[in-house]
Amino acid sequence: MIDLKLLQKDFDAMSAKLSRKKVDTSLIADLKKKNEELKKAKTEFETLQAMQNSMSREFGIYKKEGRDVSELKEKVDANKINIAAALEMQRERQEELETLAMSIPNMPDDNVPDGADENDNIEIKKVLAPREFTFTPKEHWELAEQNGWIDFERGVKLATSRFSVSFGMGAKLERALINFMLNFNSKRGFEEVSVPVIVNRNALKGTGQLPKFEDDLYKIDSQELFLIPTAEVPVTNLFADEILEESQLPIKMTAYTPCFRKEAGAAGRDTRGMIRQHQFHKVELVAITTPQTSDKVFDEMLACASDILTALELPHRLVTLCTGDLGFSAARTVDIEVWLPGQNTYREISSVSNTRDFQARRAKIRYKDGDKNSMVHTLNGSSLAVGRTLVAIMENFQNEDGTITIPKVLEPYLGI
RNA sequence: GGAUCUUUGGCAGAGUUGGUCGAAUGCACCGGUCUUGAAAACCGGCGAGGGUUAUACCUCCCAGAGUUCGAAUCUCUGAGGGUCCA
Repeated sequence: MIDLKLLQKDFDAMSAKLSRKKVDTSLIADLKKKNEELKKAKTEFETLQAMQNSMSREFGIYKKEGRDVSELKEKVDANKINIAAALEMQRERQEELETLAMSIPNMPDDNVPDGADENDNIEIKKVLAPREFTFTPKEHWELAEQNGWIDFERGVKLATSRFSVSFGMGAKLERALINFMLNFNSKRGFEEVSVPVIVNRNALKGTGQLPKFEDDLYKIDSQELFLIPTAEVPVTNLFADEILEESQLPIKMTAYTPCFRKEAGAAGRDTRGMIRQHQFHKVELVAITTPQTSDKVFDEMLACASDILTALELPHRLVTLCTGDLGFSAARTVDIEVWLPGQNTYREISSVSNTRDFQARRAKIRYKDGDKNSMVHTLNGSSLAVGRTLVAIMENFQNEDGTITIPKVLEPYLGI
C-alpha cells in the first residue's frame, strides 16, 4: 500500500510518480480526500468515546459511594446513540478508503524508464552469445514430443488446457533443475524454506495479489483459500505482522513451490508448449531488508539468477522494465530473458523486483529502527522458472537429429 | 465427526465474584552506577497502531457478534492449539 501520510504531506510528488504508472491523478486526489474524511470521522467518534469512558468511570465511583446514578445514566444513554452513529460513519469512511488505497499500485523508482509496454524496456546487458546453428533449430514442443519428455495431450485429459505431463528424462530434468537451483541459492546465502502452497486471503492482500487480481487466482470454493501464484506470497508473508530486530536483517530465503495461475486475459498467447501453463514449478528468492540495503540485496538476487543461467550455459539478457510493464507491487523490476533459438527470441525466465515498503506496509512487516519501528523493504525474484528453463535447455542444447545434450552441471543431479 | 480444556505484551506467565488493567511478575532487551574490561549486583526504561509540537485522548488481551453505564474478565459464533472418545 502506498504511504497515506506521505500522500497527505506531499500530494504533488506522489501523484506525479503514480501518474507515470498510469494512475489517474483524480484517483489520488480522491484518496487524499477520503483520508481526510476518515480522519474527521475518527476524531468525532473518539471525542464521543472519551466522553463515554469518563462518564462510565464516574458511574463506578457513584456506585461505590452509594450516590444516585439515574441522571448520569440518562446522559450516558443519550450519548450512546451518538456514538453508534459516529462509529457507523467512521466505518464507512474506513472501508471506502481501504478499498481505494489497496487497489493503487506502488510508485516506480525515479530511475525507472518511462514507457508503455515491454517494447520500451531497456536492455542492460547480454550474457553469453547465442550459439550458431548449422541447421534450423526446432521449437521446444517439437523436441519435447520427439524425445518423449513432455506430453501435452495427457495433461489436458487430466485437467484442462495449459496442463502437461513430464515423462522420463523430462521429469528427471525438472527435479534436477529444482535441486540445482535450490543448492545454488543456498550457497549464495539464501536459506531454504518449504511453505504451504495454499494460502488465505490476508496473505494475498499482503503481497498485493488481492483485492485487485482475484481473477488470476485459483480459489478453493468451500473455503477462503487460494492456490499460490508464486512462492513470493507465502514466503514474504512469513513475517507478516511482526517486528524484526535490525540484526536479523537482511533475511534471505529461497523456496521451491509449484505455482498456479489462471492466466486470465492470456487467451491465445503461448498456447503451444509449456511457456504459459496453469501449473508450473518455480524456485523463488525472497528477501526482507532494511531500506538501506535493499538495493544491494537486489543486485545479489539478480546476480544469483543470472549466474544460474550462466552455469547452465544458457545465453540470456537483463532488461530493466519500463513504467508500463512494471507489476502492481514493484517499484523496480529487472527481468532476465533467456535466448530461445527455436523461437529466435529472448523470453522472460526470471523477474527480480524491489517492492520497497509497499508490501511491508500491507503485510505489516516492520523492524526496530533505533527506538522506532520502520517498514522493511521486501524483494522477490525467480531463480528460476523451472519449466521455462527446461524449454531453454531443449532449444539451446538440441542436436540436428533432435536429441538433446544435457548441461554438464546437471549431471550429478541426474545420477549420470 | 463427538466431548472437554485452552488462546493475554519478544518469550514465559498472573489476572475469571465485570469498574482507575494496556494489564502483576520473571526472562530477554536498552540506558546508567560499579569495574582496567566483562560478568554479577543495584537503579531506571521497555507492547502495538492512531493522534498531538508535546501532552491529552482513542483503539487493541485470537477473530466477529452480543449483554452492560462499564468486559481481558459474562454469553453466542468462528478460527488456532491441547487432551480424551470414536
